[in-house]
Amino acid sequence: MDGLPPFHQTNVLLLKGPRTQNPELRSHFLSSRALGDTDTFTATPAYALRLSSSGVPAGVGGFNGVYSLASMKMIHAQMIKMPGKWSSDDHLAKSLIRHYVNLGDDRSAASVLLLGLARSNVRWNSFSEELKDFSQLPVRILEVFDDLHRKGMVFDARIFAVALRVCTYVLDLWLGVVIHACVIKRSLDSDAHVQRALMNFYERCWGIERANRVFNEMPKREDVVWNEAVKLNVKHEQWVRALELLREMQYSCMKVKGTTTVRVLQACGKLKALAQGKQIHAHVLRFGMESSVPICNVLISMYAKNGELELAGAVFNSMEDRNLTSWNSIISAYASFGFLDDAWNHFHKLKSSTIKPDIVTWNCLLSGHTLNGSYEDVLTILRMMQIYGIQPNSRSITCGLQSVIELGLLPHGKEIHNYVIRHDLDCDVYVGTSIVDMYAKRDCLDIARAVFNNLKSKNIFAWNSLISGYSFKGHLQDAENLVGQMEDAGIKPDIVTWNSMVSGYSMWGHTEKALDMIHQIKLSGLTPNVISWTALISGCSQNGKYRESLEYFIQMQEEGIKPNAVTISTVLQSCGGLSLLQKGKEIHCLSVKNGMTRDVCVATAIIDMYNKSGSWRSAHKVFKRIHKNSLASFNCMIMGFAMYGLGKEAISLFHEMCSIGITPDAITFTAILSACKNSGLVNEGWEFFDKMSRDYNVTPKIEHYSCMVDLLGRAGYLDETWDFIQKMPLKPDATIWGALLCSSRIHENIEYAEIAAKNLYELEPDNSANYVLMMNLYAMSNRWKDFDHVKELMNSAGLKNGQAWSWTQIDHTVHHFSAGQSTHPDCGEIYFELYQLISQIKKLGYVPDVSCVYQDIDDVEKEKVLLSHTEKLAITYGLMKRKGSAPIRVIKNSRICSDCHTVAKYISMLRKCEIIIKDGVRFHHLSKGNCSCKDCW
DNA sequence: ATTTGCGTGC
Repeated sequence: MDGLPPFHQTNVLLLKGPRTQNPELRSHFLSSRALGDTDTFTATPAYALRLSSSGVPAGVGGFNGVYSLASMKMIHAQMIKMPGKWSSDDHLAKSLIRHYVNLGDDRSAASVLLLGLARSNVRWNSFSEELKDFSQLPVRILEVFDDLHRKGMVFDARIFAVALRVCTYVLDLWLGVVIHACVIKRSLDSDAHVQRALMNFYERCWGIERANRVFNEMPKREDVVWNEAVKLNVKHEQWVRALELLREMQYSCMKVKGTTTVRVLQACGKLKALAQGKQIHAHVLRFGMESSVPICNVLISMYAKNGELELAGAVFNSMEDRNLTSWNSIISAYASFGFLDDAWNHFHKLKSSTIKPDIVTWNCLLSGHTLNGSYEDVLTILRMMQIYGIQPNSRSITCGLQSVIELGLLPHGKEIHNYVIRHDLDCDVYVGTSIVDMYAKRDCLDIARAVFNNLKSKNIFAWNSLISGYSFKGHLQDAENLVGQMEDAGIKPDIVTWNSMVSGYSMWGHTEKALDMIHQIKLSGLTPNVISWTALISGCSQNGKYRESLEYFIQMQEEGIKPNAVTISTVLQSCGGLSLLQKGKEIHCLSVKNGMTRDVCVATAIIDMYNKSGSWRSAHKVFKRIHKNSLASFNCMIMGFAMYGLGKEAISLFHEMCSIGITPDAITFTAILSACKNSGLVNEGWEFFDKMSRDYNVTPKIEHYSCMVDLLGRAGYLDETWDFIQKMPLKPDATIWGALLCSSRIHENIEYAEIAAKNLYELEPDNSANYVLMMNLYAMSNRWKDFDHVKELMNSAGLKNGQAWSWTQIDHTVHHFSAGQSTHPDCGEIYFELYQLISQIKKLGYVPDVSCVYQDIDDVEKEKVLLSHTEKLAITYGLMKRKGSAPIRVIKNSRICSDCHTVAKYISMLRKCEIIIKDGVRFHHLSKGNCSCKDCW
């Protein structure tokens, strides 16, 4: 038989019949040699039948009609007699199956599959095409199996294995278990085929855990089964289990397949199991597998995911052959760790080679830039891709959308949305969710909702994005309704859903409701986390409820939740808001202890806290200690100097900032103009105001104009101020008129004051300060009739003169002094001390400034009124209780009066102490008889 | 066999 075409091949030709269009094959079939074959196998009746009945040439085209079921069965019987000849050939089996099915005999087709597969090395998966066409085949196979089983046929392990494969295919959960029982009964469960089939059956039908259990219970497990177990565990992302299996395999010197090595290295990447990964790398080298490109590729990825970029690079450099995946792996490694230059270098090297970058290459670059926060570059790369003719896919688009969200570029976002629709990417879950998120974050709630409604699969991310959008905008009822709809849709709100709600309620001032939500989270079986608490704390802080925010901060820690950098920044803001220097210091310590001071936001918040708590020196110390100061920290420190009237320092810091390459923004200019304003630096102020739009392309906003009005007005240039207001391109708001009113009062210009006041009464009718300023001005000018008129106006608006108060902190207690109230327990002693101080400073030249009292009373009475000013009481108490040389810190809710200011200066000289007063607008740092404000406020 | 693996809350 040697040298002749094998029998089974000839049969394939026969069975395939008319489909054999290949002329060469036809001629082969018709050749004398082929005919010679038939002589050898005359025992094949159908073959003989066909040849004899049709004559050779005619028969070629007419197979279909010629074959009867009977002749098919005869051929089949012939084949079974010679199992060795066709056992490893699935083409023949496939032809046989097709013919049986075409002839309407599914059962025979099924038995060919069952028995044929069992006797051959043919893999079940290679029949998937046939199964697609004949969907009833698997069930028939199981019927045949069952039938033969009942008839008492003794199956071998292979038949059970095939039956299990079929059970897996049709997801017949129970038959598979029954077969498993039979297999155990017949002690066939140590067969490798059966074991693999069992693993696959349990994995598909009962889950990976059950599969692992069955694996553990197997008597003797061959290497292939171990490899299979690793494969399935990696598929189910059971990384730990996969690694355990491999460890045991290595321990018992089993053969680890290349594919298994690849899969386990993937596990090491995901798990960040560097030691394991290195060990497998050693294994790879020991068995000489380092020439395998896929193994090296996955090694690069594994090292990259473990942050070992040098090792990743070393593997890449050691490779003799590289494919596109190798390049993608190394580019991804560098890009994802922010080594963008290295990533681009490799990208260019790749481009100059013969291999072409693909979408994955570009996506690696995109996600690297996205992670690195280089959002503008992401958009540039997307444009480059289009130039190179690479169509961005869903993953590229998600990077693009994220960048657009961060940059706040809604038009670009809409452009991407358009692209998404045109390229049918909107069915991608990630893309869809990102688009919803983008519109929700850019205040386009209606569009967000429309996109959301069109999503094919609405996952929790999409729901949360939308809910967060509504909640953020203050549409809290809509947000609550959405949570209800989400539950109706069968999605349980998670901690993020709740946090969005906590944050919305808290941010919009409903802090009790937000706290209530925190309790609801507990009731729903979840635990409020640091973000939930921070949402509550931050909402309080933003709404000026600083005390509450600090209380919740304590409560959070009592519940065992550790604050993070955001929490710390937020509570530092609250401390600053209350000027609680002690508490602020405590939190500063806490952040140092937890290594959070490296966080830019925390560092900036610390600076801000010290500035607002009256300790610009501490702020400056922290500022100088930061290695890489950001725009925000510079802005903060410049603003700090501004608040203390340290104009020159502010200006020099501005120049320092520019010299190290940080570009000032609108906030910087607000800060620097405030600094000029608080130090009376008119020329410098003008210079900066001109410079901001000319040199830095920052268009002045209302707050910048307001600073200028304040600066010019207070310096006494009232006509210029008026002129400036007339010429400004923006409609003057309350801050502008307020600044004009203040300046007019200082310089006793009733004309401008009245214009300003008239506007203010309209713009902010409820602000009593405007009425009071006007009354003061009339009192100063002895225009008591006008005084009474404003008073009436104020009364009829239902307003009262705001309560003036001051406070100072001694140890951990805040001592509060309110105007007209003598409620402090040490009140008598304080007045006694104050009288003594006043008589002592009078000897140094102090003269009470009775012009500060706007009441129609005589000077002796006025002097008494001056003594009751709350800041004097607070300063006196501070002096009485102070320890060592610590400065006395007083916080006051309204502007300090000129008499108190003078008194404080004298006291600082008399008692050689520092006094720091925070009034309604700024700080006064008094020492040795001088004030940091240089008497300009 | 191998590479990108993304999206929600402070």
